[in-house]
Amino acid sequence: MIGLKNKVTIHHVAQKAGVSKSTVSQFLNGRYDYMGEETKKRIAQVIKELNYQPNEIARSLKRKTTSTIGVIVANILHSFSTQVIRSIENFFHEHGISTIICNADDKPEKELHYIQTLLSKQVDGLIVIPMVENAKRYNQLIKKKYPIVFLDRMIEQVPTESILLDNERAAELAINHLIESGYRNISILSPPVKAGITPRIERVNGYKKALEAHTIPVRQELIRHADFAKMQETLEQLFSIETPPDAIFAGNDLTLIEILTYLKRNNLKIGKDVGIVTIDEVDYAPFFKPSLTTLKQPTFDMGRKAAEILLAKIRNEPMKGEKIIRYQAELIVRSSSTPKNYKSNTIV
Amino acid sequence: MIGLKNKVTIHHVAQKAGVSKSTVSQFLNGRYDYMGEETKKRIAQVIKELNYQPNEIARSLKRKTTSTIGVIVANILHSFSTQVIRSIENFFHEHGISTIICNADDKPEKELHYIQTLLSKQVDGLIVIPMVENAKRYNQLIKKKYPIVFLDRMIEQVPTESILLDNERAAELAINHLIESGYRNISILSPPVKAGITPRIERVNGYKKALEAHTIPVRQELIRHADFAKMQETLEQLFSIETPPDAIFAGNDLTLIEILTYLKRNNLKIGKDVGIVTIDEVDYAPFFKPSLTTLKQPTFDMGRKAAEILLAKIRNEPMKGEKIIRYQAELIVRSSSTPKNYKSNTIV
DNA sequence: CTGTTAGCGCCTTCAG
DNA sequence: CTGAAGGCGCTAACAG
Repeated sequence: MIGLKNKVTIHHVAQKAGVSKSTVSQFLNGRYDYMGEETKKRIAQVIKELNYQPNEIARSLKRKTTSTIGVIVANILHSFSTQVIRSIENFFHEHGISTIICNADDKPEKELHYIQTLLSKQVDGLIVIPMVENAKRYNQLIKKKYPIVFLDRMIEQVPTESILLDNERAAELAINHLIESGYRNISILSPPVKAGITPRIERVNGYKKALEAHTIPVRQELIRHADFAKMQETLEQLFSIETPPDAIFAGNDLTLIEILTYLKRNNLKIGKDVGIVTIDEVDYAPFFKPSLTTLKQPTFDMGRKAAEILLAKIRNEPMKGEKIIRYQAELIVRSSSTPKNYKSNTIV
Repeated sequence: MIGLKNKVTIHHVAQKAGVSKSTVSQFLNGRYDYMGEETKKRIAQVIKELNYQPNEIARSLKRKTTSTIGVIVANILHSFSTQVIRSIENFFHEHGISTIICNADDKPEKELHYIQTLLSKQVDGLIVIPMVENAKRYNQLIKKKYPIVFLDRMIEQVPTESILLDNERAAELAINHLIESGYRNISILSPPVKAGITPRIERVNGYKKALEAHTIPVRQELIRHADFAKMQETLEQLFSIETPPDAIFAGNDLTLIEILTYLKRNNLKIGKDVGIVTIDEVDYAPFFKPSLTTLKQPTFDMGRKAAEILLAKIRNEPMKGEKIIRYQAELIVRSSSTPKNYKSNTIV
């Protein structure tokens, strides 16, 4: 449709420099093993004069490599996604590889669509926060040795490198901390636990394990999942039960927002009426009042690791080690989980 | 390097369907004006069987259009950037166009580098939050009729479509509101005002205008700019002057974080000791304590508008109307700017 | 209605 | 040390 006119190609450069196209090509690719100093200089000169830029598309067609990778996140609204994206983009940029970001919006069809377009664009590999619904497609690709790495979630039926948080351990950390701070009616709230959303499942497991380890009975009514649209309603219910929670473990940053909104609306004091621990370090955690206890995921490392592995796969390096790689969350204790019945009221 | 083996091309499809490549090509491009029903079906069938997917790279080379655009943001850490990106990606996705996101990290060289790679990748157009340093390069492109639209900032010397906030008016709104709430020593704090960063310059202008309109003297010592690394120090100084501020207008979300951190550290009460209004609606504004008065930018609309204009340019549609398009910010009054000396202490 | 032909811009043997 | 030739996968006239 458009296309810059005056597009200068390797042909023009060759002409003006008085050499053949292939010589220029060799120059461009640093293959001046036996090229004359003179020629080299002349070509460099002409390239500058003409402001010539190789057409990557043509190059890609020939080379069968685009120096571009794709990343598909389930939902870009999560801070986890944005952080991990930044880390990935960073890494690949250092390696001269571009990154195309896609947001599947939690919709399997949209995810599939992105897989297709990215492949048709011949991206060299894919990092994805995957949904089980597309397990079949992933397996096809993997069978063809197409480089893919999963992030944040794994799919049982799809045996590919997956970078995950040690979710169970993370939840245990959080719950143990709350128990030790004197909370006993601890609730866990998160978006729906559909099959295949690893973190949510594992976090509930960790939650149960921690309670059991402290011989605190697991009460189903304290384990809640809801779409964001129904979070307020769910919280309403949660606080209407006979023995309402005295602490909540928030499954992620968006859930936390819902909880904080609810608490404020109902004038419940954080860390006093209800203790809070959340997964995902949100930027306002330190100066919120009271400051928020969080489980910080090593998003930077996780993103980087995913990128490193993908690059290795693209380069066809042998994969050593486990396919499932786990990272530990770090508990950052702040005031929202202050010991219950803490004497002082200096909640900062 | 890699490249799926067994790559099935149009050639295979043609063979298996017993037609020629061009027939398949026509089929793919919906040019079946006179194609036999029979043939059509056969081709469709074979495509499915072979799981054939057109190679967009080859297609692009021929068509001279990649169905991909690039967006370069100055700094992706600003919520403005992420929001606007989402809006842009959304729009183009609806139009079957992919988006490559790049983060220039406030570094002109990095921005230039991205311009080059994106162009070499033959993207069909560019949306950018630009830096003056690259004005020359932008002008070269514009001269060649290459589609570019600017967002958030304009560059005087570069006459291209630019989508901006009405920054002056926005700042006036904020300052007027603070004045009407009884604040008199109003400070404005933002990152450095280097040449060419439109919003910061215009916001200071609006700030001054509002004060003058109320015949409140403009005090230079209340107008502060600093790198984030030096924000705390700057705030320190700001509050050490003879008549320290009783209100601060935060230039953006990251600045706000610095301010809130400082206030908490120094145990200053928001909305009581110091009123706060910030530009950029941060997600915690509503449930922060006290809730935060913000100027909400219509990021969704702005991003979409930029995308629409870019698409029009790509399609070579004539540009009508002004090159500079302004959007109004909306003042959302909450508690952080409660009238001074407000009797009740129910600051919510 | 379908096939032939001729590239898009670049890379890569293989001669010279 | 350099050039000619062929082809990556697809499109687009133009013939049949």
